Amino acid sequence: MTNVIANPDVTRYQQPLCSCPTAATDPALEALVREIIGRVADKWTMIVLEVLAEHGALRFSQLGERIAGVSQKMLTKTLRQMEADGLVLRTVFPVIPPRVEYVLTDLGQSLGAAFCGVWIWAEQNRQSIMTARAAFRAREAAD
Amino acid sequence: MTNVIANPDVTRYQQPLCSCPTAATDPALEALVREIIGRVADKWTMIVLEVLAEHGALRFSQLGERIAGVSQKMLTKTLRQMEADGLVLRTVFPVIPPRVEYVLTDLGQSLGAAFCGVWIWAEQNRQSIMTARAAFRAREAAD
DNA sequence: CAGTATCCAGCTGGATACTG
DNA sequence: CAGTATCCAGCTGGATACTG
Repeated sequence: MTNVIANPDVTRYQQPLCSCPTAATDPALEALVREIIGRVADKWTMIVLEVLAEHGALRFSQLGERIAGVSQKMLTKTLRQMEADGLVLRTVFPVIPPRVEYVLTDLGQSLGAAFCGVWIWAEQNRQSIMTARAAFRAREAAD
Repeated sequence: MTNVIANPDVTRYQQPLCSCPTAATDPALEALVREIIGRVADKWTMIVLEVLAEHGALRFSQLGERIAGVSQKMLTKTLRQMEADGLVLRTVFPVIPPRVEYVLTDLGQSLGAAFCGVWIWAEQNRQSIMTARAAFRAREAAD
């Protein structure tokens, strides 16, 4: 636990998070946007987005091979939800054995582009985060 | 369940997700970045980021008031993790009753800016998602 | 091959009570 | 005020077995 002794002069005021005109004004929209982000920012969704953006159309099993650690159940679930949200197109080929392909829709590709900023941020600030974590652990250890 | 009859001509190939040079090349870095995004894309973290970006320094209870639905436990947990990752500065004033203030660090502010793209995407494509969901439910109902 | 179905261990997070 | 501690219901997601 940190016990920083205070500097009472801290009265910084920041700018709004970003130029999203309606965000702050309409709480209903805000809630909806949060919900969308919550669903879409999910671990596997992000990775599927990434893999499909890189490889174009892929079969179910090809996706499974490229996404280390995903279970069949979670891959199915993630793809189904992405399909429902209009992020991927699921194409069933009527052959035996079955062949199912997944591609990003335009919407899915645009989401990938939108996440780009977060990706770049994580990459660029990785070191700062590691340093901050080490400092926090040190403070904790010192009580 | 969808049973789209296939068009075998679908052989689209996309561009890489974004201009993140190292992302695709270094799997270790990729895993790390994913982990960071996973932690940071969490529901409450995003909202705290937003509220602090808008209001500057806030006390624990003020944050609680502005974040509808958050429990004391989750607010504490989220703030502690954000502090550990270097996203917020926690300042304890040595007075009775205690007074604790939270401000975004520069790192926290930059993350807010990075998430801006996702926020704008969600806002702009809200309607497309709703439409896609309705269409999916209709396909499901039709079997 | 591309799933579905079932079981279940473990994490998540709310509710409640308590405290320096 | 700003937490911590405890309990516990419910969701999450892995493992395994099965199927058109």
